[in-house]
Amino acid sequence: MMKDESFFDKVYDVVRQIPYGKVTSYGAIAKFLGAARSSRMVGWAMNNSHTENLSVPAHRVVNRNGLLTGKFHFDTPTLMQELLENEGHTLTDDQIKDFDNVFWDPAKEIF
DNA sequence: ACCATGACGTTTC
DNA sequence: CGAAACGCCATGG
Repeated sequence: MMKDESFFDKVYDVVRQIPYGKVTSYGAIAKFLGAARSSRMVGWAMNNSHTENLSVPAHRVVNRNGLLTGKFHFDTPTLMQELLENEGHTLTDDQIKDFDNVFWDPAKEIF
């Protein structure tokens, strides 16, 4: 707050465009924003997103391994997994199965 | 300007 | 294969 949330705003915008049944990684978003090494900022933006009253499908954003690293940041540690399973994903030990197949690259889909 | 934080990523041991 | 260290960079104090 008290700022335009420049970086965060971009992150939210990208995450909101993630189609149903698709997922992406923090690094991919960061790269799309022009800051490939700011992957941590993306995750941080997610953390801030749940603090704000924003509608950001953070459950569709996982780390580069397809692992639900941030599941503990949701209301419940199982919420993220259930949301993904609800979208047709298969979770294996907090990791998305066929991650490459459901991976959504903003740099490719968004022009 | 400096230090601390962080839902990552890569490399190294 | 698993854990730890380092790097990287934006935001807050």
